[in-house]
Amino acid sequence: MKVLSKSSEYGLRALLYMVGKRGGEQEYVSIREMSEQLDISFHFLTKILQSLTQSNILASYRGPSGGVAFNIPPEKIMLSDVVRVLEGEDFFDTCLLGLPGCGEKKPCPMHQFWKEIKAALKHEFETTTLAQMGQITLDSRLRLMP
Amino acid sequence: MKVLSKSSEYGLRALLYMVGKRGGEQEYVSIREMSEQLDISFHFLTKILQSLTQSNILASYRGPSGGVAFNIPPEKIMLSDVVRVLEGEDFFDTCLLGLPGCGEKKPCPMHQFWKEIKAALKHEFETTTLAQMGQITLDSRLRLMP
DNA sequence: CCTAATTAAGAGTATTTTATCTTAATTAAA
DNA sequence: TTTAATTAAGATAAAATACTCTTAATTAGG
Repeated sequence: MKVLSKSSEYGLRALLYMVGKRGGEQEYVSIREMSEQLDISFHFLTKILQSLTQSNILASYRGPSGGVAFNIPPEKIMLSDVVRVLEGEDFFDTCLLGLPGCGEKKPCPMHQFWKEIKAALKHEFETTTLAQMGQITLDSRLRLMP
Repeated sequence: MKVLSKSSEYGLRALLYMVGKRGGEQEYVSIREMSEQLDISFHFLTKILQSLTQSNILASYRGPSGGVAFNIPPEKIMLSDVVRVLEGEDFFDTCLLGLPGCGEKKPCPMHQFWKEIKAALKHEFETTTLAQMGQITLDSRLRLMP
């Protein structure tokens, strides 16, 4: 079950890495460093983070000791903000059977069932911050939602 | 958010179509007919249903008035049975960030969160039958395609 | 100013997924 | 027995996704 594209997987992993590095003084985190530490293609990661920069979640700086930094504190960045940029606006609004006309008016046989799952997923993504997720890395026994 | 491959989407739609046709007399349902009614590539659908035949969910018959039929009553076929065949055994056991080592011992930052969503999905798929899903189609008097 | 280190941008390539095409095997009916 | 209607199986092609490469722009530091 692959829910996120590689772009989102890599993007989220990089953002969580950045959350982990905060507290240190370095404002900008090098994309090269992240690509090496996380074993992600440098050029591919660059492109992914570029789109997060263009949507103002990150800020970037070129030249020596440049890199990317949060443009918004990660306490205020929801997982949904990230996936909406990397996967598209309609991420939480798909039909399980891929039927274009499916919706409340014309539900497919999976609709009610899938709707509930999607709502739970959406709720989690919309109420969980990058900072919270990053925290789990440090304290991996934390449980998030009811 | 694309959870199922096209193979699963098409396979499920065909199976639900077959559930809808039961009660009529025809034992075998023609793949050609389904491909036309559901607007799915005939050859592609044939391959998908072949793998359901090979895993004994369906039975097939060649020659005029041949086709595929349920080998097990759809009241006993769980959605999970179908997706396990069409998506692979590990369908409900993936990491949201795509990390190969992720698990209870070495959870990624998304693990606990994702685990709960997966469990809900798995539970629904494992407790819902094709017949139940098909019933919804009949109840709401809908056709599958827009 | 010059050089090296970095991100930006876009073209190009590879891999995977999805779809099509071709041929073979099976079966019912004329 | 011949023909047409079907599924089976595998090769091929197209499209989408994932990844790589090249060049340009920016910036710090010598």
